[in-house]
Amino acid sequence: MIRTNIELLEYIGLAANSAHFFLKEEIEKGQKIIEQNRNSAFGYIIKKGIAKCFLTDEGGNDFIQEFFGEGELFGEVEIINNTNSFCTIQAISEMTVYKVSKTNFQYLLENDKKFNTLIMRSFAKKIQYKAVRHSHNQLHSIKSNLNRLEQSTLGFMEIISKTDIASYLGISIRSLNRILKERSLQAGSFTKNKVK
Amino acid sequence: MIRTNIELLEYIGLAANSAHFFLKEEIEKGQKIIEQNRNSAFGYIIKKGIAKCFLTDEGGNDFIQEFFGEGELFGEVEIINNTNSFCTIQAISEMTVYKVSKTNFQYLLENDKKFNTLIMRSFAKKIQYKAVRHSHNQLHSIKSNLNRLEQSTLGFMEIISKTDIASYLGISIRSLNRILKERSLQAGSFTKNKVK
DNA sequence: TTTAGACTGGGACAAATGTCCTTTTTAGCT
DNA sequence: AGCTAAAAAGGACATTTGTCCCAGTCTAAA
Repeated sequence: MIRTNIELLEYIGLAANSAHFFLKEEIEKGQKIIEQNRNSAFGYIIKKGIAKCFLTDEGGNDFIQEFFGEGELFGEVEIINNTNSFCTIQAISEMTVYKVSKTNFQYLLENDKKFNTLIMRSFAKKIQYKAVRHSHNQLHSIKSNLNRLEQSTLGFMEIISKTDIASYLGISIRSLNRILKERSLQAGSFTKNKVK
Repeated sequence: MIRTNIELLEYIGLAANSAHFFLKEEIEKGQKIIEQNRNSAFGYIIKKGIAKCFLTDEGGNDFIQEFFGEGELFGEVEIINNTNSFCTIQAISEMTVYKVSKTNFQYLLENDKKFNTLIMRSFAKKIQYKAVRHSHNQLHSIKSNLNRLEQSTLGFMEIISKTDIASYLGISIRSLNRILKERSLQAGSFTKNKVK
């Protein structure tokens, strides 16, 4: 699912002094904005484009947590926990982001009630989302998880690469291909002019 | 892993007016404090005892998100999102909890800077924890996940029932038993006086 | 056009996990 | 101690998923 947070984006558009706190930055496709285990001095909010958020384990395998779209916030957990980043954020399209320094982020949290509320809500949504997703992933088959994913965002399969979809579902590409094949065959049995 | 939040518990112990906002309540083993899809009017902080936090899917299968111990907070996500509960919280031992009404929770968030900060931190920790756990669960074998779980909390296997451990790992009891057996046999091959 | 290298899909088999059901163990009762 | 019902463990088999590897396809340089 591609996560968004429109109310946060609107806040930045409207807030007084916004341009002072939130610096616009262009990101090119493939660029890593935050890297796992590194220190990051900024929080980011997406104005345009899509990024993937993933963790890499000891063996070098990636697991994608979420896809981030318009308005999504990242880097904030590290600012509040005062830790290195626990994930990598990488652009999968060209992007425009607003970046806000750690100091300013903390300042806004303390002094801007609206901002504080928006961050709270963003956290609460992330927690609920993660809980439901993990639960669903564990309790259902790959096929069911894939269906759910497709229905969550229109045109998902066209936007996101197969490799990334597999990493999001926590499965091998082979398994993903198998499901896709299986499904196309089933579709064929209901269709007259199945090709090949 | 049994999650705790000692600084939050300490805050309640020390805060002025604490007794006005946080009402102590005794919970018996097995009691459901919050139920999935129901409206809950309170946030809770654990003073003593352990609870499990789980989601139940359409098919009636449970997936345990976390085990909650001293200081853990729950019900807060629903207060902030203003939604029904997305999980069930059930005591797996006798418990003592502090409960705080939705209204008071919101009041404290807005007017008590210390409380606000503690909730922020609690959220940030939960998000990080969930990300790491989901990632590990997906990328590793049952055996590896079980080992990780045991090492996280001393005496885990004695405190938590097998059924709950299986639900936490998102596997069937059969699979859990299989791993346990396998491991005991391996241990045996290094031991002289293996019984039976 | 040809060809080396990279990328993609899929076959064959192995390993992990789930389902179903039987056996064993436990605990309570008489 | 002996009996029975309930709980826990485990055997056998089916299904799912992963691993390894090969064949087909595409791309770009010569």
